[in-house]
Amino acid sequence: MIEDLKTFQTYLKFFPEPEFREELVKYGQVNSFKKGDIIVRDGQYVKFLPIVLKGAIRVYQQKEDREILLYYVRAEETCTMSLAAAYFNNKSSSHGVVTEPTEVLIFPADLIYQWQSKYPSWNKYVIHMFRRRYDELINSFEGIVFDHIPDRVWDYLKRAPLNTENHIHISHQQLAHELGTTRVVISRILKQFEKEKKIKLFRGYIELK
Amino acid sequence: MIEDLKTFQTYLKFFPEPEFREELVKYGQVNSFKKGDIIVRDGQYVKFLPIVLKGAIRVYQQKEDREILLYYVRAEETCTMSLAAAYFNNKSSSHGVVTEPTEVLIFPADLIYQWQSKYPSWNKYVIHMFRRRYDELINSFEGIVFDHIPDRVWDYLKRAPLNTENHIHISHQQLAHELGTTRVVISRILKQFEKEKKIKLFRGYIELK
DNA sequence: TGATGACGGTATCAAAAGATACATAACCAA
DNA sequence: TTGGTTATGTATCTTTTGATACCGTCATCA
Repeated sequence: MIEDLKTFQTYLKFFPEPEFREELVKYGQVNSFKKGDIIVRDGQYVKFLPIVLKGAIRVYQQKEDREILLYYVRAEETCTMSLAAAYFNNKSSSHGVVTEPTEVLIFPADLIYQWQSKYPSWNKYVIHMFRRRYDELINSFEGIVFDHIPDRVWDYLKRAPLNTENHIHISHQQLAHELGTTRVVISRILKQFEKEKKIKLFRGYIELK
Repeated sequence: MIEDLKTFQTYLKFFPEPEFREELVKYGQVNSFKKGDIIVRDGQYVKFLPIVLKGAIRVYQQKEDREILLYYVRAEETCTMSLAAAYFNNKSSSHGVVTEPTEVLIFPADLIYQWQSKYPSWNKYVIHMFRRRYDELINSFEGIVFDHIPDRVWDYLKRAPLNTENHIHISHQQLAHELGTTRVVISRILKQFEKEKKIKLFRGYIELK
C-alpha cells in the first residue's frame, strides 16, 4: 500500500490542490490487473472512474464482426469514454481490455460532479484528456485517409514499444488487426521492409534495424 | 435585438440556472455572418467562445494540400476545438468557416473558468459536446475504414438537408471534397445511382427519389 | 455575341488493397 | 514423438479507387 501511494503521489502531479489530493487518497482504490483482464464491457453501466498508474488499457468499439481501436489509456491518463458514460449515466459503448500488467486507481463516479465545482485542476485535466483523445483520433484518421498501408505499418513500428534488443513482440495477425487490414497484406509489406533491410523478421517478433 | 434575444432564449435551454442566464445575456454578443466568412483561422489565438444560434460553421484542419473535415457547428452547439484552445490559451489548429447565413453568440473566453465552478449545467454541456464530437469522428472513421465510397455517398445523400422538392444543392466537386475523394469518382457513382433509379441528376443539384 | 469558367459525362490506364488458396515452419501439449 | 495449432511466405486473381484526358453543356458577363 505504501508502494502504491508512492506511485500515486508521483503520478498525480496534475492535481495540486491539497484538499483534492486528500480526497483522492481517501476515495481512491488501487486495483491491479493482468493482461487480458476486462475493465469495461460494451453495454455495462459505468460506476467507477479509472486513472491508470502503470500499464495500459486498450479501448475499442465492436460492431458486428469489425473492431475499431479508439485509444490506449496509459499512465496518468483516464478513459474519456468511461468518464462521459459515467457522467450521463449511460451504458458504455466501448470495451476496455488490459494489454499488460496494469495498476489502476479507481473512484466512485459520483465524485466527478463535486470535483468539477471544487477543483479547477480537475476540469483542466478532463478537457485536456478529451482534447488529446480527439487529436489522437484525428491522427489515425489522417493516416487512414491519406497514407498508404506501408507508411502506416512503418509508423506503427517506429512508435511501438521496443525491448532492449530492438524487438517488437507482435504477430502479423495482431498488427493487421491494429491497422484494420488483413494478415496477408501485412506479411507482404513486412517482407518488403525486410528486403529493404529496414527490419528482420522472426516468428513472433520483429527486429528493428 | 429583441428578436435576437428571443432566439437566444429558445435555444439556450441547456442552461437552467437563472444567474447563469443573466450572465449569458450580460456578456454574450450576437454576431451575424454570411456564407464564406471566416470565424477562426489556423494559428490564431482563440479569445472568444462561440455558440451557434442559427446556421452552421464548418470546422476543418489543413495540412499541406489536404483537408480534413472535423465537424459542423450547428444551432445550440459550440466548437470544442475553440473551447480547448481557449482554455489552454493555445493557438487554434483548425479553421472555421461559415457555410450559410449564421448567427453566433460570442463570449469572452475567460468566462469559462468561472462558469465551470459555478454552473453544473455548463460542465454538462461541455462534456456532452466533447462526447458528441468524438462520436461523430468515430462515425466518419468507421465509414472510411469499412465502407466503400458508394455507401458513403449514399449515406451522405440520405443525411443531407433537402428542400421541399427533395433536392440537394451540391456539386459533384463539393461532394467529392466532403468525402475526401475526387470529382470523377463521385460523378461515376452518382451516374450509377441514377441508373438504379435512386436519384436524378441535374446541373447543380440532385433529386432524391 | 462570344469568351470564359464551372459543371458534368465518360473512356482508358494504373495502382493499391483485398480475397483465396496452399505450403512450410515453429511451437506445444499429450 | 506426434499431431494439432499458430505463425509465416507467397502466388494468383479481382475489385476498388485514383489519375488523366477530353468533350459537351450551361451560365454569366463584358
